[in-house]
Amino acid sequence: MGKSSGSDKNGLKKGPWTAEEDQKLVDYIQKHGHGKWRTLPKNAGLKRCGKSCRLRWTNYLRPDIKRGMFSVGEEETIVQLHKVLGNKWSAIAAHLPGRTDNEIKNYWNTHIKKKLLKMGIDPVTHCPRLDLLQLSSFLASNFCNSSQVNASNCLGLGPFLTPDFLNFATSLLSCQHRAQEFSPENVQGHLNQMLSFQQNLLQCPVEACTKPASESSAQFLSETQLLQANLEQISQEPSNFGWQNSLANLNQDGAECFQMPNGSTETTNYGYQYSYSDSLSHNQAKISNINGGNIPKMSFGSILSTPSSTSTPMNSSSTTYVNGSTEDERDSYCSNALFDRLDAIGLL
DNA sequence: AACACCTCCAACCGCAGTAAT
DNA sequence: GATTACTGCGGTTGGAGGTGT
Repeated sequence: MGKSSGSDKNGLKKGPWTAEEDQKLVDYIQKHGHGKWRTLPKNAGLKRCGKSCRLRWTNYLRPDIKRGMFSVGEEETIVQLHKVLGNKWSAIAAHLPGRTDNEIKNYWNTHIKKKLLKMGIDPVTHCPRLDLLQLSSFLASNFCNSSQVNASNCLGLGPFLTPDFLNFATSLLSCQHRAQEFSPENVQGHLNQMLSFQQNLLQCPVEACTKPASESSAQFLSETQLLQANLEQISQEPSNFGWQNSLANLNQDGAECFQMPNGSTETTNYGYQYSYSDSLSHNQAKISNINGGNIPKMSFGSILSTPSSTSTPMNSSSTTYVNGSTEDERDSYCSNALFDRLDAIGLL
């Protein structure tokens, strides 16, 4: 596993460590202690660079390392700390005895991030995913002149592009880039705008749209309602955006289930009140009234993309996409399809 | 069975901060 | 103060093993 084995230009070995190398390193450190990593490998009889030895020791051979699956408690702690600290893996690891920053980082990227996405939570901002609103904002910015309104209507989006909505979307986008300023006070303002926007949605003649547009309208509405649900939750729990929320406020209600390796089922929603699946099914019941019961089967997660996840409250470094393409491509497929449609009708 | 694709994670890389000279 | 060495950190890579066809 890991990087390719072999040697570098200095004759130092790279790649996976053998049991023999591990033993040499452990024996040496037990006798002489660690530190002076540059000279350590030579003294220990290892053909490795000091950096490689240090990493092997701190991430794998250290006696206080806790191996094995993360517990639900650890997982929730990671989520809560990440909400506050961002990708400060070493800082997060400091709160989890026996876990390394590398291990936590990997676990975040391979497990937790996916769960949050599934719940409709942006894993970078820890806010409800707003990328569809970004798309809408984009559409609005391209449909400002009257000659393009008809094209907008063809997509079933025209009725949504009201002044209220545009104002709301702009505000939310602004908040998304300033997550720490997402206070309960301004959330309430956005909520009011959302309610106004929803009234427009409910009054819009969905049946006048073409079939695909009608489907996207209903999907769009369900997502809007989910956003509203999450915003309500945020406004009711002001501590969600503060450090004081970190560990003390972990709660277990309204949980999303997942299977543990030992077969038992444990539950967590990382302290978020709404799971995506619950909200969607709830909202779909409402939407069926205006869409003739034809609820699109696509999931919320699948229609939204996440590359818009720009910065964390404390860390603006770029997002890591561990698996390169698969999950992200799936997530962005529907948005891409919409962009393709825009492109096809000459709006891009 | 064979192949292709996907997931996971150990290990690497480059940069930044700090200490020593 | 400048330079060098050391250490720590976050992002990224790529191969082993798993899964699907």
